[in-house]
Amino acid sequence: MEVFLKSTAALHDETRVLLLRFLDEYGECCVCDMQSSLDMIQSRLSRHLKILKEAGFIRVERKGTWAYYSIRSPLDRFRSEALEEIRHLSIELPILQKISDKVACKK
Amino acid sequence: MEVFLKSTAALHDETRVLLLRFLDEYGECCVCDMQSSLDMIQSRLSRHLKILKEAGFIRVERKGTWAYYSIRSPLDRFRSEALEEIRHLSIELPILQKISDKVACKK
DNA sequence: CTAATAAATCAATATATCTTGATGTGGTTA
DNA sequence: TAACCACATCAAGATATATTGATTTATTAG
Repeated sequence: MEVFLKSTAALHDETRVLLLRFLDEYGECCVCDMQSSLDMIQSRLSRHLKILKEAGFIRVERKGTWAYYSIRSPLDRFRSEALEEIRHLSIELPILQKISDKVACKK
Repeated sequence: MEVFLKSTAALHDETRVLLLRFLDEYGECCVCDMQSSLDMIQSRLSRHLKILKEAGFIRVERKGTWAYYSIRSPLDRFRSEALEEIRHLSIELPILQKISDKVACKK
């Protein structure tokens, strides 16, 4: 029950739905890229990424001081069906701003 | 987005998960039966049934002063996958108390 | 009509969740 | 080492959701 409620809690937030859609569309992304692309302050982003991670939707790989997030694979049936549902929502997806490619990432 | 969030909100509550499991197991049920079976006060039950109904999981059929609730059919893929997930949770399902069969239903 | 019953809704309070800005942590670089 | 940067976590206030008991609504029975 706890695990199920964690996954439904994760899905019940517009910000997290947008994050899932974003990662689904653009693939692996570091936090600072998402910050500038989604115009979201860092603490907020960090919180929601944690919730999505602990609910089993995304994974994180640390490379030095950067953290790269991506959709977990494989997803179980329920989670992948949720993602499929999210794909079909009419969400205004911001353009990916690849800040992390440049040397400085002063946010 | 709104519709999706409504369905995930409905799923993000232990009481409602239990109600879905209950209706899934026992089929169509009237409110007073659920009250005695689940030992839940009427206003609470009524609230959660409304949320589940408006999220597209269940339907209601009124017969006189009784209201009979049941799982909606067919469910779309996401909702039926959620239900499938709920079926596999280890939930202590109370025994169905068929109060409504008897003449009086004084609750 | 009046009384009684099943169910829905309301009002008040308690609990949970989200947002922001501040602070903490660990890795990198001068 | 010290300064800096990316990210995580914390604390406080705002918003949303759940629970309960009281009230309302709709239907049926006398």
